[in-house]
Amino acid sequence: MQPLTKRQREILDYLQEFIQQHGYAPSLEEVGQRFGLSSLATVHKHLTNLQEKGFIRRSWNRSRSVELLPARVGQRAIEVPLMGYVAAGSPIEAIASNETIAVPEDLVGRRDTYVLRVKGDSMIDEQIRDGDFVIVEDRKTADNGEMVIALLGGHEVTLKKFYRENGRIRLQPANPAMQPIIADAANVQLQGVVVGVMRKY
Amino acid sequence: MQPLTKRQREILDYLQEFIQQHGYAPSLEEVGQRFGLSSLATVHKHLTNLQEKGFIRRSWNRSRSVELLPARVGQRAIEVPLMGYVAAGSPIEAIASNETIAVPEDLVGRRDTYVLRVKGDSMIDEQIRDGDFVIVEDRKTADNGEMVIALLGGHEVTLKKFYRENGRIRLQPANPAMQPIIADAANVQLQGVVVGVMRKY
DNA sequence: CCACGTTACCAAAGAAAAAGCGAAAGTTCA
DNA sequence: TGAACTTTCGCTTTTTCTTTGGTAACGTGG
Repeated sequence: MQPLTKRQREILDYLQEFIQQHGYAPSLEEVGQRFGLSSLATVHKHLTNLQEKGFIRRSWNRSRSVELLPARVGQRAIEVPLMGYVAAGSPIEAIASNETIAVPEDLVGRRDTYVLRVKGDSMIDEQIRDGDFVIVEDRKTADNGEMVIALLGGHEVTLKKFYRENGRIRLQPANPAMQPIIADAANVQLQGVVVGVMRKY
Repeated sequence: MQPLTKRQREILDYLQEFIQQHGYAPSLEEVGQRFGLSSLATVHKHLTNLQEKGFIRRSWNRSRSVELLPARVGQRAIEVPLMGYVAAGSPIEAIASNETIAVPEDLVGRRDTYVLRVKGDSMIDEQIRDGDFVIVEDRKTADNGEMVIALLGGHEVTLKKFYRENGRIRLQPANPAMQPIIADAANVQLQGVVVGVMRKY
């Protein structure tokens, strides 16, 4: 995408701010006002330039029809599916809906990634609390100490820390009130590894 | 989805509010009344426009048949500046660079928002650990119990929980090993309120 | 230093879209 | 059937966008 001039950048930033705040785009005059431009032609020219450079889109002759193109708003985020809830000791409650949630690009690995919402405080000592979103990378193996989503005996899904101990596997909750699970490798199937956390207040 | 004009946005907002409150949509006349429009034709036109732009749906000639379509409020992400580090007890180390980081849109409020990286474990009991990113909304006031970025005596910046106690202010760390700070309101200047957390493993 | 392309501006006219008005006709449903 | 609504028609006013025709400042390759 082509580089912007200083003025163009300022105007683009203003557009974004305005749209964010009002839910609709500013008119040419409002833009002009903001920057002390007395001629609409000037504003018009700027918008045309921004459009040519691929930062915005406009419908011809439509009022307030400026739209920001994705480069501005969300290029560096990735839409990943929100699959459901995990809690210690209970199966994933799959959310049927096709919900997705935006996740910053640098929280997402290369592979298939999805998001689960945490239920309960089983990982409280790892600073993951009830209601947090964990970003999970779909993997069948993990290293010791990684946080994993594991399927136990084909029916129970939990969020735990993973340790391999001479042939067996220990799934360790990060909550002193809860007991670790020790199981044969054959009974444990990894669903994925936690690569990030997001929380909203 | 096509952009809205000012009026269209106002009307859409009203529709949403009305439906939320009453459980059914307003009649054309009620909409007109709300906006001081004496002609139903005007209202009708607006609704038609909203429908064409894909924000609502109507059944032909049915009373109060307006439905809001999943106003995909852009589950996108927003690029916000990464300002620096906060730690309990030491000034913000401002990062001079113009780094930014992508944050899911629903973690960002309307106002100016930025991101700080947490240093130290002063908020460990609130499940915020060293290295986490906190999303901060630029605000000068806070409610009791909110997590804030506060400037103490003009030089020291910390991340603490905020409590107002008869004229004074208590800044409470969420770590039993650390002491709360009690100060005159005059000496405490709020920089912002934490609205979200992100962590990367 | 100059020609040239780019960016940034201004003023004003012309044109389309958006927003409104009133009245009348048509539907739906209890 | 009548009350409660929605559609439509013809027209006016307001708001916004587009265009035309210039001026001025700046940087770059010649």
